[in-house]
Amino acid sequence: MSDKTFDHKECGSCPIRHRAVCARCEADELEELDSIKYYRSYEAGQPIIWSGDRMDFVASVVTGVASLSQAMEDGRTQMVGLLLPSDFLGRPGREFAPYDVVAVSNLTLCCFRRKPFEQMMLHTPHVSQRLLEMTLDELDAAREWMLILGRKTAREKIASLLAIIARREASLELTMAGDGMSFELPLTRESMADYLGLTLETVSRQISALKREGVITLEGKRKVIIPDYDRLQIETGDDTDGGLI
Amino acid sequence: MSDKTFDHKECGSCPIRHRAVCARCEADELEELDSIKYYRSYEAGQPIIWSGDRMDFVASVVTGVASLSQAMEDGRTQMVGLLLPSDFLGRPGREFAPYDVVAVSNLTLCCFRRKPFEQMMLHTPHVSQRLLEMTLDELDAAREWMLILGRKTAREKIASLLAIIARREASLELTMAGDGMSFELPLTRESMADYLGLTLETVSRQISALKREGVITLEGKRKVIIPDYDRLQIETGDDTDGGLI
DNA sequence: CCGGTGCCTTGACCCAGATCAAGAATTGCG
DNA sequence: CGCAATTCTTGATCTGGGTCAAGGCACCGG
Repeated sequence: MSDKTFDHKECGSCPIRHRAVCARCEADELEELDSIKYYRSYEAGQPIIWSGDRMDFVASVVTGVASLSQAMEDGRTQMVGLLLPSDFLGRPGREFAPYDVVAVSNLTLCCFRRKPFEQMMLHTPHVSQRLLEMTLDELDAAREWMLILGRKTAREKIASLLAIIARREASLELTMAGDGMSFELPLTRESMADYLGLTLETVSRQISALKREGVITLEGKRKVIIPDYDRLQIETGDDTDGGLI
Repeated sequence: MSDKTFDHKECGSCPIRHRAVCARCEADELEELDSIKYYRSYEAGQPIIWSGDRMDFVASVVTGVASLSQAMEDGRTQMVGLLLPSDFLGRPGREFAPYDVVAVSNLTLCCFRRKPFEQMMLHTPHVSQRLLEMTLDELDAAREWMLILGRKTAREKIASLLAIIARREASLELTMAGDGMSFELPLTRESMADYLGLTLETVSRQISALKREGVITLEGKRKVIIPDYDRLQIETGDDTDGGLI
């Protein structure tokens, strides 16, 4: 999404300082992390890791979006994770990657060498506590996603995805005016299909339908405007309470 | 599955002592846990918690099977977690349950009062380290499940579920002879359908088809015999490597 | 200016799995 | 023992979304 390079490579000015795995670290702990960290950038569409590759690092997403996905031999693909800024990539103690990781947009990672990071986890509860919290959140997200995959119709799936992205945008940037929030879709039709367990044709048809019926408005192919969030929420099939945040 | 009551209520003789959240605890830590724990039993089919209920405890499954599921207002239901012995129920720091929890078979929980458990986590890294490990494993399982829900055919879904259960049985009890493993299905056709995002009719038909073709054998409706695990594995659509454990 | 390449849309047709419906098998209880 | 109540199986039919195919649109490099 944002192409602006992140060049202030010290934690103090890091945009994800207070949400990432290092959120709870004190100055001395940050210093220790600093000594094992390095940055890497990827362009939109580039692969980061293939399933089965050795992984000698773990990382935080600083800017951009990455996807985790699983592929079957015959080519069927299911996205199983979407990593946004501050999300964590990799698993301490794991040597080989179980998923394909791809940069969906231009991406910057803050990487930590795995071995020293694992060492640090043993004596730095602030890191492992925060990682536990983040992992529990991801598990909740995965479970919400399972309901979408297993039981929702194509239309509900699309509406759910748009609502999820809209909510995240709203919680980060404050693009949200009382009426009408809008955002740039970070995903292609094909990635949305992989996310939702659909084909790209079905994604396209359902987006057209939602547009035709005025649930959303498009500006170009990627910019989405939600004139009435509650209306969209109804289309997701979820409880109507809204449940903000 | 097993109805035998668990009556030796001290950790030393606990059947899940070395796999549960307390696996890494020392004697003194066990003692602390002991002071905040109590057992509860449920009969097969009984609800344990409804989504939205206040939860004043977290727990380990000692014996039996429980399910986590999400329901939509119109009745569609998706199972999002299956808790087996040693699995952990609840989330430290969370006051209200986000899922319905049901005892699938007769069930015994080792419950910990939530507040003191949270306190303990702050100064007992052994507990939080183990919980992190378990949560990461659950996240991996959820992601494997997402591939099943999003991209597999009904037949592949059934084969995958049977393979998952067979593998777990094999890793616990050693019912596995070189040729032919067998187990009692802990789930009804309807629960399997909720697990896999299918209808119970489709589950029944696909099980019949696998039986007709000799991939599995049934003894009654619940006892399943797998004469050739590799054959079953092929039907799952996954890589043929097998990947034991 | 033109052809190429991604990405997206739309139409026509088809099929896996849902839905509707009717029993069969098993269990439990008065 | 008979008669519910569950749970499961099987058949007939319908349909949402997949598949196949044909363009449209925007951007790029030559």
